[in-house]
Amino acid sequence: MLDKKYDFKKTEEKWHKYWDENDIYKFDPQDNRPKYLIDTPPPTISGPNLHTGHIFSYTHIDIVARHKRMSGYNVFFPMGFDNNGLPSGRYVQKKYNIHPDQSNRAELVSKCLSEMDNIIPIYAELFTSMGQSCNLKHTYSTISSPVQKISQQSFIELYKKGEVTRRKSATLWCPECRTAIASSEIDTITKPSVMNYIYFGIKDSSKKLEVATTRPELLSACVCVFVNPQDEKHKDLIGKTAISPIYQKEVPIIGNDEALIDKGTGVVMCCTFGDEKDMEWQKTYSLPVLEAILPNGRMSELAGFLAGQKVKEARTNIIEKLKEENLLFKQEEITHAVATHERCGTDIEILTKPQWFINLLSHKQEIYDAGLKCKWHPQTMQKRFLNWTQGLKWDWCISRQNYYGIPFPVWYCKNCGKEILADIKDLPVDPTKTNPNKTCVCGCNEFLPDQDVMDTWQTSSLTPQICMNLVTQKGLDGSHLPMSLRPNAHDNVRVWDFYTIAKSLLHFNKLPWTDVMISGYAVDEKGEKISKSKGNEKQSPQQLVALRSADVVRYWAGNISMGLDTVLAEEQLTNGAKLVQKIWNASKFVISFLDGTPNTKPKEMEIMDKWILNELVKTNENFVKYMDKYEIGLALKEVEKLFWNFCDNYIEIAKNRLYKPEIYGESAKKSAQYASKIMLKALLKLFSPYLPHITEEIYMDTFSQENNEKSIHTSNYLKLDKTFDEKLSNFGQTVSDIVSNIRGFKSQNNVSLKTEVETLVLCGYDDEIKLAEQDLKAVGSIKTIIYKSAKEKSIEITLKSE
RNA sequence: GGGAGUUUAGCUCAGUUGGCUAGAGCAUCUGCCUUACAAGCAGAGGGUCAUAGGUUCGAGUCCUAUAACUCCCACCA
Repeated sequence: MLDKKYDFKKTEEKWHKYWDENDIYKFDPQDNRPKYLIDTPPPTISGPNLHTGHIFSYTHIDIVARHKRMSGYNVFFPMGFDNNGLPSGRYVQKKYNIHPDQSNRAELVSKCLSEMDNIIPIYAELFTSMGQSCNLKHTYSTISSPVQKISQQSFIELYKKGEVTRRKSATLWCPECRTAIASSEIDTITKPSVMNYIYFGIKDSSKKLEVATTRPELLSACVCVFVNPQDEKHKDLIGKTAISPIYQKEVPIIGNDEALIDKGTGVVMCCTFGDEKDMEWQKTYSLPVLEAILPNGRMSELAGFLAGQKVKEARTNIIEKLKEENLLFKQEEITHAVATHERCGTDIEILTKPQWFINLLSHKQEIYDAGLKCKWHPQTMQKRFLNWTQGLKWDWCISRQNYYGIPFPVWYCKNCGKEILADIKDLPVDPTKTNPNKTCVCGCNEFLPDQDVMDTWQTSSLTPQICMNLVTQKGLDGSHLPMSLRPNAHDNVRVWDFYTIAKSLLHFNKLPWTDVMISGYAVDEKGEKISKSKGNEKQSPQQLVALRSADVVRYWAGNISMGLDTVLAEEQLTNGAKLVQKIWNASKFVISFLDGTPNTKPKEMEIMDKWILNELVKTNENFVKYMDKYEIGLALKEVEKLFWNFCDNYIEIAKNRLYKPEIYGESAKKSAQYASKIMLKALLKLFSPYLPHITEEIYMDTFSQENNEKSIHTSNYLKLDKTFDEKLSNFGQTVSDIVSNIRGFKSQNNVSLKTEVETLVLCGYDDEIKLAEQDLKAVGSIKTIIYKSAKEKSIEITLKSE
């Protein structure tokens, strides 16, 4: 028997312990049911705190996992932690006061690993308290040895395939972090700037050439000037030579359609490299490559008097100098878009340094096609992916000049410079700590280690292999691909999803997964993403769960439209709390009449009992339909609708037969007992992916003995062999409407609902309505029902006079 | 500039391949202690479905245009 009040604290803790001790959610690879494999996103470890966004999206995944488990799948729901990135490195560096330096890489890695012993329990505790059914006993961290091994192996195999190469080419560079970065790490920000109109000279002419530029500090790297061949004002200059101000360098004047006549002065100066357009032009015209900016963000010797100055400083100074020499004739304040590093906000420069690149541009079409083949939920997210893929302009630069991360398993021969790769059997290696166990083909025995580390996505893009390795120990293996599901938020479509698809194609020529589920953000009342840095979180997720219960928070997280942002509102949490309480109360009622319930369907069933079971069939159909589309919120609404219908209409009707078999008959009671039991069982199961604790509590208390089940969560949904009967459904609706009419009448007359109705006259109803006469009389406290034929339906109610 | 999304009741949002009088919860108002539940129950009011056209027997839903807000991409002369 259930207690009068539902104590969520006691109950939730009890089941967490039970689920853990009994390995309820264990994935058994030998189990031969169809597998459902989830490529869970490992949360980034940037400190010991989690935020509400975590529990929001991870609950979506858990709801899907639980649903698939109860639909007969063998569900693989792993968990990992991403600590192979700058945020983790910075956190540990700060905490242990380790100087960021190449030589401290190993120390930092080992501290990061040991720090996981402090942090994983905090994350695990929150996930556990939320009722997450992922495996928290056996997790991975992305900086750990097995993962380093997989990541380095991926690098070596792609190298062997010729898909990764080291080349000195233009690279997006953050002067602040002093590392190369990938285009996905760029934020384009609109900033105020100044357009400077300056004079170039023209060789063998006294005329001046007016050029507009926002980056005068790059003048020393100016390699040519473009004008439009259609430009009446300038076309005659094509083929002549311009002379740059201050530096007095001679550069060719070239005609190019892309130089727009009405933009700026119509004359473009091309430098190496002011922007991506400059890069393109450098390639097209084989222009010389000049380096005006050094990796430390300061000007090079090339810049002459500006050498050693920072870019912005240099800009100010060269403008002064141009003014002094009367070479600057106009300045205009403008706003323009600037590429900045998303992590530090620093303006990006384009430099030429040797870097490792994974080929993407040559595989653009394959990646695009893979994006088409994946099922995206919601569907519209596919366009984001395709849009990004189509606009791709860079190969993937995977080397980072950072001190923390997974090193490249590469040395360079001191003599001939040849790249020497580690043997796969020796992985993971840190080339700064060990030497290759071979000699170079040139006979040289001395090597220089590669000093860089790999981009964190080079590793994260391998999570389908990394998480399966927890079970199979097969390392970089693709035999389980495609997995079933990649869940993540929409910000990761062009990053993590993109790189994972690319990697999976390069290695295995397979899709990494068949379906992608994209969650929105948890946002505050103003619509802003809830995050630590914004400080708009009213309470920690731990506090939220302690205060409102895991089931209630899960209800909030599950009651969504997939892909849309959701406001964290008190009101939604209150609704969840009311639902939980109502489930408890309704269950208490049904369970109190369980004794003597027939095990099999009685031959004679009352029509309203048949009706509610028929409604269940419809709900079940819709539930599955929405779940198949990963619309967990719409599926939940279907269940809720049925549940309230069950409580407000069905129970009110059935309770009379349950309480008073001496009046309504024993078989009418049995019929109600059977129907309400099936309904409760089915509803608990349908609610259980969302509200795993209260449903487990009731189910285990009431139904588990029947089939000797260990948990509602390892049971299957009820199989309903019936098909939906629309006529029966309409009949029930008609009865509900009559009941509603009577209630309304009493309400308007300010009398209690139990007030007796002397006569109820039903005009124009089908004869069939008489089948429900007994239930109608009971629920409405009606003495006599009179049936009249009429063209239109109407109802007359006469209350009993005093 | 390109792409995507959103716009439905005071608020937060559902509304599937076009189909009965456009729904839910909250809020508001009225009534009711009814052998599960007063943190409850019953009932009522509240909408020109952003705007303007169009297709159709029929449009919240499809088409065209416009507006506002949000996101992604591009935009550094």
